[in-house]
Amino acid sequence: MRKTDRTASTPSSNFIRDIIEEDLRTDRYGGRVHTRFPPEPNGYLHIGHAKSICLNFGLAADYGGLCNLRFDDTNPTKEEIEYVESIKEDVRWLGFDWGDREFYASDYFEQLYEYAVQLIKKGKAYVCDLSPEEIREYRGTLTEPGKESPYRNRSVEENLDLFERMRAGEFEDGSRTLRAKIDMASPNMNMRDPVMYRILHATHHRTGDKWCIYPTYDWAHGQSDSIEGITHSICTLEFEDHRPLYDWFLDQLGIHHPRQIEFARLNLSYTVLSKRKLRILVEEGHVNGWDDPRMPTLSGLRRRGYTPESIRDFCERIGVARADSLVDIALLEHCLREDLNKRAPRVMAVLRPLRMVIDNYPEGQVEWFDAVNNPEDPGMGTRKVPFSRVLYIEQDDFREDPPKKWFRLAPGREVRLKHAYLVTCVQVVKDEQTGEVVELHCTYDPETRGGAAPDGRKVRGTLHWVSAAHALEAEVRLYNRLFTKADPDDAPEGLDFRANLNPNSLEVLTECRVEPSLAGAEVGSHYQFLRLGYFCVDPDSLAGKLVFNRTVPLRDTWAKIERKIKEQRGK
RNA sequence: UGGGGCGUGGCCAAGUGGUAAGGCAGCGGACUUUGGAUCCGCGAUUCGCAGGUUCGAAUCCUGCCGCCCCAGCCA
Repeated sequence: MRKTDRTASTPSSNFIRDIIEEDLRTDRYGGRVHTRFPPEPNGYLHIGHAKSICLNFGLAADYGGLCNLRFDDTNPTKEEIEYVESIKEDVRWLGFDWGDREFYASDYFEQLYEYAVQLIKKGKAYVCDLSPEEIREYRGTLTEPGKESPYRNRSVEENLDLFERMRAGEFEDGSRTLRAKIDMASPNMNMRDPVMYRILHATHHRTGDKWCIYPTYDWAHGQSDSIEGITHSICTLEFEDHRPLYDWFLDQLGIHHPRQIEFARLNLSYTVLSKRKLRILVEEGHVNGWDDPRMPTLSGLRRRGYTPESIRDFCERIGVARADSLVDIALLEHCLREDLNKRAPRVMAVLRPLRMVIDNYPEGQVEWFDAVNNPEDPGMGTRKVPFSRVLYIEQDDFREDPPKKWFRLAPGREVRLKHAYLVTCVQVVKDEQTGEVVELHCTYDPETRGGAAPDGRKVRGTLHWVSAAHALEAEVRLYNRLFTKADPDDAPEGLDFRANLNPNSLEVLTECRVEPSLAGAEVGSHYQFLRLGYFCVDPDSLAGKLVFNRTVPLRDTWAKIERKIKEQRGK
């Protein structure tokens, strides 16, 4: 192995591993490492969640510990069973296993209620009758301390009675809350008597109508971690200010106390990663659903053709730190190509067909050439590809007026047809009206069977092709970046990220031709279309009509050269 | 004007007082029946800035600057 290789078995160091190793050294948690991935079932998982999933499950695996899957379902007004199903599917697809440890914060509602009663009895929590607006006013501002609620000093008995009646459903939504009694003058807003329970007469997707009071995140999260015996509770940076509260609840209760650690969430260039914005894209129809291949959701990436391996590799490579960052999406694409290069069978497909007739090739003759499935892996074998007199090549592979350094086809030029023969262009047929090139006539050299010239003559260009009579028709969907700016939120005054939507993010090609070996290709299977990129079979495929998604194009050195040539000419 | 964080090449990111890893991107070149892949080579005299401590500082101290988060009965 080269020393520069990075693999999952040699994770780079990061501050979280340092903390865990320190805790292991000092025996803080009896040598245990137990993490959890705690999604709220109110949306689909995206690549940002993948970072957290890989971190939590990865750390547990590396230190011989466990990682739970816990749904943070404390808000029945926003959560749905549909989301828990998709989340489970996505985590499983990514390659992680939570065994029998599938938990829900709602599993702990009764215990949480009892803990709350304990705090009331300790004089550390009280029922408050302030309205939402009043609570806000009493909370103060960032620079001014808040005021204490007039209900703050109710007796333990009264609090107990009121809290019980809150649970019993005697009060209206929003009329009362249970609050922790901490410090209304704290410079940390989270410590200004945070709400622990709110009244919500809503049906919960798991507990039905059993409850009409629901715990807030702050009250539920730490105690859920504690109940599950979590050792390291990893979350994103914005919860850092909540840590004193997380610790306070656990200390007041005197129960198992996990350590909360925060890290910077992922930001990816040319994309948005917030549930709110992703929801807008879906609901306003800028994309076709949560699994649109242009979406950074795991279901979108999966449909696009991303592999779990490539996403895990990406998450390993971006590292874990506390600095806000914007990761270049080129790194994600690199991880994808690296993975697919090793595994995707090569196949020939012509996206924009240009008819080519081999004048000196016998009419009616068909030869079946052996084609290597993957030069990176001889073990993947070969397949037969039919060659005949009439073929299709890519329109982009012919130029009547070739620029410098062009070594594809042009009038009088010789190129190699991959796996077949060397051919020379002898005639160009154009549409009389439009002047558009509609057909090419070539001659082949029978001595070059297989693509090698016995006289050793150099042929730089190699084209992919397909036999017209044997090719299958297919639809190909080309995807480009959803946004035109690396930071989609960088929009003109008064506008938002929608102003940076790329109008050309999807291009559908319906006249494509693919080699016959693709007949019966399975939905989801990956291929490299030679010289074009990686593609996968979309679920929209029908029996006689395959639909492919372009997962990612191959690196295009020619495009780069041509760009440079144009730049030079522009000077 | 409160509190909590963060600042290492274009983008990530190691580094924890001993003289700046690695990856991506970029740029050269080799090789090539994918202008793919692969291979080789090239970048920080410098770690936000300014002082200070030290034989020695990205790492310690002081001050300053910049960016992010917090005023949901969301998570």
